[in-house]
Amino acid sequence: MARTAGRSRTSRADVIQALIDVFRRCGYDGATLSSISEATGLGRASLYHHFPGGKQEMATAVLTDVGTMFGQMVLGPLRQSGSPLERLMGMSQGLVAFYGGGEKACLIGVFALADAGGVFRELIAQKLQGWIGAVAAVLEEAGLDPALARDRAEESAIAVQGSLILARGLGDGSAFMRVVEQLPDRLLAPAPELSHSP
Amino acid sequence: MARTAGRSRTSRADVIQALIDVFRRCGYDGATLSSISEATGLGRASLYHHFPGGKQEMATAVLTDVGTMFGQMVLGPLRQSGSPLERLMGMSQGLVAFYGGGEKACLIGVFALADAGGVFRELIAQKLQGWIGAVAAVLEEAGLDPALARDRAEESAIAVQGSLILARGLGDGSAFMRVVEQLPDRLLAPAPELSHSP
DNA sequence: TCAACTTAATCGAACGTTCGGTACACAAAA
DNA sequence: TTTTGTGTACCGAACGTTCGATTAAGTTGA
Repeated sequence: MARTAGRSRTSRADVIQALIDVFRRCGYDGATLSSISEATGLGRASLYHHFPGGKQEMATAVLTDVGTMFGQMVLGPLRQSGSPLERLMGMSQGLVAFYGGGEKACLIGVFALADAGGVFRELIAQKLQGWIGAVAAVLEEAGLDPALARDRAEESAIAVQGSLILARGLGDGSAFMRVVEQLPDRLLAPAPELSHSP
Repeated sequence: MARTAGRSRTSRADVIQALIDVFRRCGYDGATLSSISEATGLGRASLYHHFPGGKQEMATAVLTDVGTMFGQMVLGPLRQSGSPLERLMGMSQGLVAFYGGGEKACLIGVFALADAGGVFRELIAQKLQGWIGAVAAVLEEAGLDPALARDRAEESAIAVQGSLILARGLGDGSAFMRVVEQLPDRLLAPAPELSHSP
């Protein structure tokens, strides 16, 4: 017995958390093995013991782990019981926690903008589609037209990604907080009338 | 006579345009001198002749040049005569042209998310504030409360940056086009009633 | 029980490559 | 000639990656 999670001093979860921080701050190209080694407290060889695929495998591991976390904190509330509004408000809470009130950059956004080789393109598209689809499902359930629900769901991703860039660029997360707080009402708002095509 | 843009085969404007493309695709860290040399058709020595400050000066030149272009194509219509709605629609047209319908990434966004050393932070914040301020001025002129105008103006930057990330991440610029098209009406919409605090 | 073997995990040193940047000679305008 | 631009060759530093060796914790079998 006492099958205690291997015999490592630093658990894999700790390592990945450090990796997340580094990739968030520096992006893929900006994250060097030196900085990764320093952040994880692991030597270069140890890193390659845990991730034989090297830097690319580290980034993949980070993306999937972050995806899991996102699924729990943000997508989780969408699948709970309650009214659509309540569930979307749960998502908003999750977003605030997940992005640290705007202080933490989004790895999906970082990798989407600087993925020169396109190695992570498919993974990124999949994560984005998953989020958008989950929101759209709730909006459809709330009675919105499927096409409108999809557009609105895309808006949630747009608003979050955009406000995170603003938070990073202006060094101020207040816009992110405001956007996330207004998000549920905005998503559930009645369809606007077509104003400029009478 | 024939004062034709210097005596070089490739004019400085052409060089900078190539630089813009490279930095847009690869980000700062991802853009290597080799790729820059290939994209511009200039050898290392020539690049350092034009930009003695090296890669960082190239990036700064790109940022200021793009800023100028943005001022002409996007901010320009905001300063023309006409109703606020007309001017904002002019901005939307400018945005579509400037970002190539969503195909071209935003250098401000790219640098904001992956500026590890923080070298361009101030420049980025300045560009963002300039844009937001210009939009806010039009919205105030349209009768919006200054605080609301500022928030709405931030929303325009958020929507554009976010939809550009989506365009890049999903390989589909339709969300960007939709967002930009709806932007003027959205910015000028009457202030919403506070719904959840009766 | 306890030596022998295996395995997971760690490390620093070094690998070959590529990085950003320089030195310099040469060619073409001015 | 002087100025201006370019190509070639090169630099030290840093890159991502691999190597050889070490440690410590099981596991095995006499």
